[in-house]
Amino acid sequence: MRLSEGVEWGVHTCVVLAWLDDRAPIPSQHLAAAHELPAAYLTKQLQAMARAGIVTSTTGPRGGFRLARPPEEIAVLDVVDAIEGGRAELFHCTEIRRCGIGGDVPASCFKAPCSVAATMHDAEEAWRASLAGTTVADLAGSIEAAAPGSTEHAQNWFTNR
Amino acid sequence: MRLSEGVEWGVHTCVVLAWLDDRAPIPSQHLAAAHELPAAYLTKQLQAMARAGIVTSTTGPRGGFRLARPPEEIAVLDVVDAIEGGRAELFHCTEIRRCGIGGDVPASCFKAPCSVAATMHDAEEAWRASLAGTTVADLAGSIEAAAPGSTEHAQNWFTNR
DNA sequence: GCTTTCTTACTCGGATACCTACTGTCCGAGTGGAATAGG
DNA sequence: CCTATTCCACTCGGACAGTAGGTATCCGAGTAAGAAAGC
Repeated sequence: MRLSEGVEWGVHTCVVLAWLDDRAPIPSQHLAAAHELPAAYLTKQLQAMARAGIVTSTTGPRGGFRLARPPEEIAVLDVVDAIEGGRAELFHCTEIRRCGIGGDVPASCFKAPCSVAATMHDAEEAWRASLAGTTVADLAGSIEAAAPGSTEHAQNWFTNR
Repeated sequence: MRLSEGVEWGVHTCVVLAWLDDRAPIPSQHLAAAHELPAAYLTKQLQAMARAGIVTSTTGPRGGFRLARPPEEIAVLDVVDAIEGGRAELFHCTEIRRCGIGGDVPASCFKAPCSVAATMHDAEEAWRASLAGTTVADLAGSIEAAAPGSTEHAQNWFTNR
């Protein structure tokens, strides 16, 4: 079990779009070239993010993708949920506690949610809370801090296209 | 992306084994019947837990599985790691930051770990920490609290086999 | 009655198919811009 | 010179294969219990 590889692509792509700020839309072809990714497949992830309202798409010449809102308002969790399709659910309870040994037990015993599921759910919420605490703007800033000039370098890179 | 269904089976099975305490080994056939699961496939999960040192297996007549150590010392995280095979890794960084746009950037800029990977890693650690904070004994206790008599019921259920 | 041996049935363990979902690719619909022709 | 029209190249969008990992199953190797025979 592993997150889709598209999640990594989606986050990095959002960071690039954040660096480019208010520029004209960037075609998926260029965004893919920026990380040497298969363009057709990256488009699939961009479409998912468009449906989730993270990016907006423009068709026709000079078209492409841009961020739908300021990068400060885009959490990493949003990207994960968008690409994983709906609310990412690590654990799904199938209520096996009611089967077999639990078959002849009064239904009132199952009124409380399954403890196993609750434990997994709590952990999942901790995971989601952590991802919700970092925005695309945070990432763009920390990368710029670790490698000064990244923003300008990215802007130049896309200009020469 | 979802955790393997075997994780749910493994945790519930450990809870049952905790209820039975120090009994003779329980064959996988009976453990599967306890939750109406396919026996052959549950055996696969039990083998994984045996390799991880969570349960011990005994072959031959009157053989089966039992907990390898007290349920207070078995965290839910241990079961997850065992069944997912090795250390469960939700996110795997492929270092795409070095490709394309990052191709002609001095290597010193990549000395610090990738910020995206670090964010995902932090969230993953929060998830693992939460799972590490609950033991099989905790679960067995909370289920008994929600449905008093579960422990004794389980013991009787396995005795009539 | 006790010990030893043999049989036997029962258990795990790894090797083997199947199926879903992620990965990767392609071609068509739609659109905005630019060139062109007419006023 | 300005405007309206036509054409065209460029973009997204959804539909279509390939593949890896999770799901499910089976049969064989090993073992410990129990019966039986010998002492």
